[in-house]
Amino acid sequence: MKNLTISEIASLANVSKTTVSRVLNNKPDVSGETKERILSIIKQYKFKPNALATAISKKHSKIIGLIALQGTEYIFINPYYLRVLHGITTEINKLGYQLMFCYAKENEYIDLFNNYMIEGFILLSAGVNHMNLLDEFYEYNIPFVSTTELPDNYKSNSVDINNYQGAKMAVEYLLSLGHKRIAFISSFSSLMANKERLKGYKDAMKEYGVPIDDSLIREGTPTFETGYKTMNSFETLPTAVFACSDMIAIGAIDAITSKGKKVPEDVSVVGFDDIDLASNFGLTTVQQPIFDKGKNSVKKLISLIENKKVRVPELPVKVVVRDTTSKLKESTK
Amino acid sequence: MKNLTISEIASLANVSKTTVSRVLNNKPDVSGETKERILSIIKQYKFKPNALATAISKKHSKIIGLIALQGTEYIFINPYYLRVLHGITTEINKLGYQLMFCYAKENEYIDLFNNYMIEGFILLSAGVNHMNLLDEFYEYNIPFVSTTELPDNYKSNSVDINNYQGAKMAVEYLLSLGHKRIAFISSFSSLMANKERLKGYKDAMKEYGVPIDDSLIREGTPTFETGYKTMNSFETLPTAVFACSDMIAIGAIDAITSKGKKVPEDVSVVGFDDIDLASNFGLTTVQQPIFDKGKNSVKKLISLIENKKVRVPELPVKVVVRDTTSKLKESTK
DNA sequence: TTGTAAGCGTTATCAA
DNA sequence: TTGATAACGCTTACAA
Repeated sequence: MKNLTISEIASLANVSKTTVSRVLNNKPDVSGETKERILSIIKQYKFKPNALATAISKKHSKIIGLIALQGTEYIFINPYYLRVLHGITTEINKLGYQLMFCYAKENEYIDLFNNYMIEGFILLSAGVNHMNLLDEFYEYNIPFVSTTELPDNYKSNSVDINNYQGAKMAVEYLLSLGHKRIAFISSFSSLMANKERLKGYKDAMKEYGVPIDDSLIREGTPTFETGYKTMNSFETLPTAVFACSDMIAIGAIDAITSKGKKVPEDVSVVGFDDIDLASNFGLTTVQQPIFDKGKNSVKKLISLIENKKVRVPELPVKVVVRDTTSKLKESTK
Repeated sequence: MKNLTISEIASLANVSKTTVSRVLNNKPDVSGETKERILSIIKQYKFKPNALATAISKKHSKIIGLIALQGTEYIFINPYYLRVLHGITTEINKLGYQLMFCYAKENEYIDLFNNYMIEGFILLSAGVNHMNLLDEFYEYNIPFVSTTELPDNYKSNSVDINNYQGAKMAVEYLLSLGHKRIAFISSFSSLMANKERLKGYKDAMKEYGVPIDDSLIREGTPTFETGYKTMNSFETLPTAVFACSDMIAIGAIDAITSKGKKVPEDVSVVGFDDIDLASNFGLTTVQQPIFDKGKNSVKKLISLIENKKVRVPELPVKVVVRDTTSKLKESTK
């Protein structure tokens, strides 16, 4: 049973397709009687208008593009992004839009925008190294929202937690446990979120009067490997680690224990994100509402697209204390 | 700078839009000279035809739909699926198609197919509980490919490894190490892949003359929790575990070690998939080429769509021995 | 080799 | 309240 067209519905109902279109779009000027008749036929034949035809006619497609910057090889490996994605798809579906995966080169996004009449983009992991792209989007008047903090001039185009605050709270917690040699392991340092977290780290250290040791500040990617290798690269282990990603933290823990040391007795470890594995492994971490972040990015983007003022509140962040942090041992003070 | 239309290009080149269309579609009957002229204008203005208009005109959209069956809450949590997805997006991009995330209710896929002129679907995690849907696809002549084994009548609609063989090899390996009390922990038992793996498990046991103990055969979801809880539910631990997912294996290991037992000294553990975490944790596992599975699903689907005979070979599977398996201790024989 | 005109399935304009 | 008719941006008969 093939899908009917609006014209076929029209002749079945003995009206013009204009009238059917009016009914489909809930226009006021249709008599109650004809409206009922048309609706019942639409229902009977399970008619749904062709969305692509509607798109070229109405000039918008209800398609939203998803862009994974920062190298899909890293994005497509981290459960964190899966969770974001889940939030995105859930909300998109709810609001009647569709999500198109734009896996393309940076110079092709604008073409995709035009060709497929994409209405706006959601950016995963946009960093300061992508500002040219954002400027281009801005210039072409292309709506976009980033799921991670952006520099000030694009602040309103992102949904994110307060990364500065999250990191500061975590490091303060470690400091309150007596730690002073606290390592900071960043994932992509080009992400504003990580820059803010580094600030939070430094400010917390300053507040506690602990001098900052640059050799304890490292960066890599949000992966197990980064955590593992970074920990192995220390000549003398720090007494605590604040990692910008749970995956890094898990890798760090593995490195520590395979050296014969114990977590948290010898080294305390704090992660960031609170992915499922974090609770599985009892990892102390900075929890952010990842799923809601995905949902909110859609809400914000669609409000930009439809020019509605929707208030998307900043999401909360908090430290979840589990089993990988403890007071500094007297002996190592 | 807005996107031009084919008519505008046509007048810039002093030809009809038909001729421009011919050039765009590489039709033969255009003189070399006009072709050059049109091409240079297309290039100059960076013109790309509107894909949606092309779609309704040509009757195909170059859009492929992605369907996550079996509950997105499980799909969107497992790095395995991310890796599949990565393969899918990579190949789709290469072949000039687009991927649309169809996050919808089961009865809405056909509508989406019609509305957005989707050309076919890639199914993640289709199980025997989805045969109605597949039958419907078949009936409506909707191309689809599953990234996991399907029952015999739809065998050719899937790209998968030989799950039976993979499981059999793994269990044979455990048996060769002297193990007899080998637990089998399945993820969704509705997946053909897992049914086949169970068969492989049973056949290997039979070959070694080891009686099958049904209390050692368990099922759950492809998650850490399933592994963790299942291991905790045994009154006396088995000496070896074969898990149908690395995530399950990792959860199982965590449960074992938190009981004060050691892996592999007390219990050997084998996983399935070989996700990144598996190598990170030194997990012995059944390796399948996940990324290639994603790629091949696209190849196969597009060959169905375009009616080309493309040979998509079965992917290889092998046991990767790492640090979570060892010979059965004499004491526990 | 090129162009005219109709067609794809919608919506929008304007008149009746 | 309704319906012709044009329009959206493209492809495709059919003619020239």
